[in-house]
Amino acid sequence: MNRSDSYQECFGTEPTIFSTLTPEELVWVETQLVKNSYKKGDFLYHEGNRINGIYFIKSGIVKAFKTGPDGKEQIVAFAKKGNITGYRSTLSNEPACTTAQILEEAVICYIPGEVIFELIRKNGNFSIKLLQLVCKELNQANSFMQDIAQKTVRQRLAEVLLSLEENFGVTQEGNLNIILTREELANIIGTATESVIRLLSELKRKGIINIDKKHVALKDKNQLKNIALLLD
Amino acid sequence: MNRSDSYQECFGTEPTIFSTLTPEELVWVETQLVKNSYKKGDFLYHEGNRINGIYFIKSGIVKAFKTGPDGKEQIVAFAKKGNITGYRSTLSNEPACTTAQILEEAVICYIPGEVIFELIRKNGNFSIKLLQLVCKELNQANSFMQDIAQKTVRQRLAEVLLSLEENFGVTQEGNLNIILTREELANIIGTATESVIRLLSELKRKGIINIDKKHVALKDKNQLKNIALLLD
DNA sequence: CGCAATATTGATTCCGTTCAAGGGTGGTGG
DNA sequence: CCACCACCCTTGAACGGAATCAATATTGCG
Repeated sequence: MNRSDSYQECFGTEPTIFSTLTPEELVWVETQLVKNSYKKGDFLYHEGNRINGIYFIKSGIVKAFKTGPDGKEQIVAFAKKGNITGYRSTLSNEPACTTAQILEEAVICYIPGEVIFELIRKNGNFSIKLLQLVCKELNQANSFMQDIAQKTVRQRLAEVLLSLEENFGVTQEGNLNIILTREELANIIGTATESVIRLLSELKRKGIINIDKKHVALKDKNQLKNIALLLD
Repeated sequence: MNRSDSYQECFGTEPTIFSTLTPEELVWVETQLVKNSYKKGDFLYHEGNRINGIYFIKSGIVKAFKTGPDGKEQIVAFAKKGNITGYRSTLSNEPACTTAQILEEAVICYIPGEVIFELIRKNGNFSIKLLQLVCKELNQANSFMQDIAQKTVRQRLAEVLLSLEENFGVTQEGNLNIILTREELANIIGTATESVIRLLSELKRKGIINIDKKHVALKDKNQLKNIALLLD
């Protein structure tokens, strides 16, 4: 794919950090980016590799995870339509600290690091939006540290299910709009796959959620909130 | 304390994010900041409160923690000489997501939010340094998420002890240059106070560390590294 | 000096992991 | 089209790490 092919509306109309760009900047950035399609399982980048640009998710879902010495993944973030990923390595000139892998067929625009740095230098509002974005992720990471440290697996599962619905919404049938294996769920929560399976079964048995294969629907969100807060 | 009192070299000569400022900016910022002294136990700000400026640590040590529903603290960061804290709330216009409390007598400069925003708009290098700083904290948070999720309390304790020495150095006697209660150590690691006590005793018995009251000295760092990596 | 905070040690319980074995599912290619 | 295989899911049993509870001991500050 060459750059002339990729000159087109990539950012859409919904608010993203690129909403802060001037029309001229926007046109310029669009000429500088490279669009690509990815299928489930593809890797965007690997932990430890240098990357020198950020990835804007036009559609699809990406998971970012760290791999432990024993090979166990810890999922630390998701990126969906309108999000960016890969900025940490780019901004800090350091190897990527996570691996990014496609969860759901995606179209992603790569924006070279020099373009990002130029925008930061030229456009204070862009810098601020970017800072706010990173701060938000930091907040989420801190909250999650606390959760893993202080809450039970049961509470964390309830919380993660609620946050997945909030983040990805539901299909017409009411199922979470993201498909995860039990193992991936465990790798978010920080537990064993078997524990997730047991707890999901329990929640289903109690009528709090519905499970059909990998499709999960939250039926009683109040109950889930109670569980997340240990009020049950 | 009025502002004319506080016009003076606050940032020192060692590299901080303010090293990116031009001489003029530096002079300006120095006129805008307010310096204050704090003693152990004082609070800089509380979780949930709005703060509208950042705190530059001239000397001393500050801990930032989140408080759980049951009152249990989770320490998420330390700030020492040359560091800043409080920037998340300021940048994002949101309530503080942590409480900051003085661990060791401190002198701290408050820099109003408008000043920071102005610097971001005017000085791209400052923006980049700030972004890099937040990214670094995000990396640390993610690593720690993985540690809590995948490692044993024993491994995490070893790791935290090593990182405390790396971060704060040692006294002439070889003790860690930061004083923490057993409970605070537990609140970093995400475990119970009793577990920390038992593990510290064990490490002492094995000659890997020394303990005298609250003073801890790392005697065999290689051994500690092995424990942190589960190679023992 | 005395009290409140911190530290220690032991006993017990339990949540969650690990190990093991078997069943289900979906995608691919013959 | 369907048979096969890799991957995923499920359930049970046993173990173990760490939490909790309880009862002192120690420390250090006012």
